[in-house]
Amino acid sequence: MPKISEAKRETRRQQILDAALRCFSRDGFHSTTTADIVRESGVSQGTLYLYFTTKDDMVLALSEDRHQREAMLSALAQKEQDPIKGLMALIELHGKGLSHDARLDGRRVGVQGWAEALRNPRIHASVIAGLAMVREAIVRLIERGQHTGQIRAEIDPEAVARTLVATFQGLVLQVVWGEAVDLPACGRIMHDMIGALLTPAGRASYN
Amino acid sequence: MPKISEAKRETRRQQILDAALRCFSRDGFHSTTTADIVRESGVSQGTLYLYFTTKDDMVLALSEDRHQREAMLSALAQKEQDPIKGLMALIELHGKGLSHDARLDGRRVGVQGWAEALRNPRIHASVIAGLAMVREAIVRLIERGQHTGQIRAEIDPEAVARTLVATFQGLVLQVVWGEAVDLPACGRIMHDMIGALLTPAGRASYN
DNA sequence: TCTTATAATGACTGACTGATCAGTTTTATT
DNA sequence: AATAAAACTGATCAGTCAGTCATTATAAGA
Repeated sequence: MPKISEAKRETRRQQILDAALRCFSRDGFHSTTTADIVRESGVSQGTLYLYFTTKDDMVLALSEDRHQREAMLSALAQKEQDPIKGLMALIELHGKGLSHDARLDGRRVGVQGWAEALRNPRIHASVIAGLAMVREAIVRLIERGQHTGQIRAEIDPEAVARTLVATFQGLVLQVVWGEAVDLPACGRIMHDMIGALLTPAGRASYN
Repeated sequence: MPKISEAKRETRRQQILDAALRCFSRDGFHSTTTADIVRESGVSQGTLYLYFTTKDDMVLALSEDRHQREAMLSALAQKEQDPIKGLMALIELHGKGLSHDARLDGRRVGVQGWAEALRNPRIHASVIAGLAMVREAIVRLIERGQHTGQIRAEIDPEAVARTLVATFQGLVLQVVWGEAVDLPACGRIMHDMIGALLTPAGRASYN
């Protein structure tokens, strides 16, 4: 039975997804035709639909890939013993990821997805899940910090998490628009700002 | 000559734009057909093109409207004598604007515009101009605060402005996605965080 | 009332698109 | 080498859309 190997199948799938990513990044989701993806990937029109049941599925697959990568960042930050250091690491890692030019295509498609999430329930679910993951990672760090007495007890962890995630998201927007964002400087500001949430003991430990 | 009055013409234009806003908010820019706008506005297919040369022009017009409204917010914040109070007012005003359900349609279309800005130069220019306006308003406030000795001199005003704008943008995203964002709580966090940028003198004056 | 310049209409079109499927090629096994 | 099951192809289709234009309606001045 000439079923191609799982590896071969995965390669084909990636070949299509890579092409789709480039197309979506360049032309946007709606202005990318399946013919474009055919041209860019080198596979035929029909093959597209052997690997994805619809064009939407391709964006969704790209979205999942992205969230998997973000999950790694969050897990990495959790590893840090000191929760404050973990928070700082998260900021650092996100900044690093954003300055990396090679990942810009993915970011651009990500932003397309943010808009698409407004009307496509499956993409909405995917975006919200990714958001929740990062948010919960931050909440855990904050709560740990409150437990150790490094972070002020009256701080609302949920609100901090939402605010920090919002900042990350906004910076992504500005970067993909080609703005000259001084990411290290913004990182320092966020660093300073988080200082405001700490107890005197917490401040002593992280400076 | 039955040239209609300027007022009548403006009314018609708004009638079309209002309909377009509802359609774009509901279905997204690309999935909204001119037929949809015709149905929603009550004018004919042809009339659309007497007021706008292309569908893109309608988004652009909506974008301009939005920025005009945001310019008012920024101007309002500048009026404040104390620059720290001005900053806080800006946060407050943006939070208020976001909680207002009536403006949600506009926000949703705004997010569509953020994605569209990636590939449409005119929308890009419009978005960047709106961004720059708010950013510069914040920079001015920070610089005034540094001048009065309320804000630490070593703070980079540009970086603060970018970071704050980013946070606003991210909160917009989360709100339009229907997330249960506790905006007052987030406002308090931002309030606290800005405290980290102040001199002891500055902190004394704003609490 | 009549004229005329402009506003409004809506049926129409040509270009394009996502998806399909009958036929062809490839590949592992016998 | 023969076989058959699965992978792949690309021409094709049914449907859709932004924008046009010949025609009709309207309003203001003569």
